Amino acid sequence: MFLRAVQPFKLELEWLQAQAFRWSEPSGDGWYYGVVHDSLIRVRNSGDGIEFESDASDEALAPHVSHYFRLDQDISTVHQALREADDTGEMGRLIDEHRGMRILRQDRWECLVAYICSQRNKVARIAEIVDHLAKSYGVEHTLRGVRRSAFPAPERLVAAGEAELEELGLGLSRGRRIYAVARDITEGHLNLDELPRFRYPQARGLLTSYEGIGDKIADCVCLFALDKPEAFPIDRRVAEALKRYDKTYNRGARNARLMEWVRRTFGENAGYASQLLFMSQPETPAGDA
DNA sequence: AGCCAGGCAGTGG
DNA sequence: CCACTGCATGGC
Repeated sequence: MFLRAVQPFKLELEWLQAQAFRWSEPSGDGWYYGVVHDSLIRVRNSGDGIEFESDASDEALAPHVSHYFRLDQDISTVHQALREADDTGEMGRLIDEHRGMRILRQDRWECLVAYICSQRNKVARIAEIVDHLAKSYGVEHTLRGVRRSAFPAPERLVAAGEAELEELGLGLSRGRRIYAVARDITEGHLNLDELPRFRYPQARGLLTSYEGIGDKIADCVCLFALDKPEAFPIDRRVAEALKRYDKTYNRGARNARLMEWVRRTFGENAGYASQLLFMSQPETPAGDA
């Protein structure tokens, strides 16, 4: 099924995988496979939009696919605002380089778990862990011979039990930490579905009250899954990129002055800027020739 | 073999 | 507020 996108829009594995870890291109033919709204889909660029196919009803899934990729967002206003906000020209260069990128609207629960798993891991390793959880407890789907599992609901992980999750060997007590959040959800103490309606600081504060979720992970969840475009995740790579903007703020990536500068400079589009800065840095600082 | 990966929490100045 | 440290696991 074809879906039109407000231009510019272009799917690329580079920016997809930099946000949601499980997108892949199994055959190298331009078809990307991933799970959207608990259905397995494959999707590719087509004309001024995308073409997708799912293992469910394409008709019923279409609004969810459009929502996930933000096909109806007019990104040019964001581009313009960021160009004007930046007097170094750096932002403009990055926008030109990643013209078709959007901030995805991911599944809230999978996104939260994925970023709990992100800490001190490479992107490839994060994808392995999330996929391991999905294969172990999620519903398997098949589309054109490609098998992929949907991410398991909190109830399913709670049923598995804390000890079993820990035994998966996810590292850094992640099994225990994921279990704690899953249990809070199943017991009704945490409702991820209502967080998009919270203000950004409240949503962020709620997330960081859990062990293993700090400022950075909470910001990723706010940006990628809770519709908080002003969230500005700062990891090692973004901090490195920020040094080009102000060399006096290059120590302690989280000091109040830096955050104030980010808020003043990028405002509502801070998250988009953060993602561009993230992609401007190599995974490991270039050291080899 | 040591160092590092989309950090976090605890501790001490 | 800032600096420093241990932390699980796997890849190079």
